[in-house]
Amino acid sequence: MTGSREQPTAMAGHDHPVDPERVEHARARGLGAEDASRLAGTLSLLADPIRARILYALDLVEELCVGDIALALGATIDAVGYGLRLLRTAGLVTTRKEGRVVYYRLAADFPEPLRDHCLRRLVDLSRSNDTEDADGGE
Amino acid sequence: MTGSREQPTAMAGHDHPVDPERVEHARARGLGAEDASRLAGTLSLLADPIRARILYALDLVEELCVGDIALALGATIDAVGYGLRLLRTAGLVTTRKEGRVVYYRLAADFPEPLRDHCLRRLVDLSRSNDTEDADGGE
DNA sequence: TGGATATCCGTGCGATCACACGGGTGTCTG
DNA sequence: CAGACACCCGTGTGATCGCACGGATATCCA
Repeated sequence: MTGSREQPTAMAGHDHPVDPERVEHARARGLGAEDASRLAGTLSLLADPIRARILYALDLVEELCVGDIALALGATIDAVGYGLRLLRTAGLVTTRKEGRVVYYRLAADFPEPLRDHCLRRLVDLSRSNDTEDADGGE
Repeated sequence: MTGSREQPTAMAGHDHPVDPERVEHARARGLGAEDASRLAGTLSLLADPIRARILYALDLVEELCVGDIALALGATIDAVGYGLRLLRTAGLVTTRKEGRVVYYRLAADFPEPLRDHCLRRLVDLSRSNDTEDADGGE
């Protein structure tokens, strides 16, 4: 075995890469496993209907308390509370407590690209996609 | 109007919205549950280390076969095969079969914003984040 | 002070996910 | 034609996720 730095559980047969050049290129410039995990972690926070809607709403109206978010979304307090718990833990939202009410807003250092690209533009993608739907929302 | 077609299991106490104005605004312009689900579905395809790396690699080198992707990523064929299965099912990648080799590439109608914003820019976000680590790479 | 409110926290459970494993198909090679 | 390949597919399993439930805490009101 000599100095094999790769995983044991990894490969299977497949001696020759079919296209060594591209493989090398992809390997060198590709996304590292570590970076990919960080990216995936971040994206999975947006990859949930409730959390996406919470963030979108906060981007829209600046500040909301838990109960109001649940109202605006038509979701249970529990579901919203759970979503906020994760977002808060991840540092994507911050809280301001006023009396017994806790107001949430997007964190000051909320990743701009995330807000701009994912919250705003991708939403359009999802929206234009629908063929019908009669939710005449105002 | 009339919004009382909402769930029974939904709300709890909380009679008055604390900030009726914002709630209304968020409700009216906010992300619909349906759109949010579509968005979440799309994003969750990117929200996985292996799938993100596969897509990133394909964006980089145009075309690769399964075995080569596994090689470039240092992952098992199974893991890559599973990832490709989902991406293919979702229509994000297309295949070209040549002999016994199956080449994958990003679908022609791969959502541009997804490719540009998520694959390219968010990656920078993840990358610039690391403070140390001297993996000269290559 | 007692009770209602707004929210947080820990736990349990059903659903889903990522992936290994075993088996099957079409293709190339000797 | 037999065997090695490159890959696909279905299934089983451990891990994680989303969220309801129950209880705790701090605040406001009477």
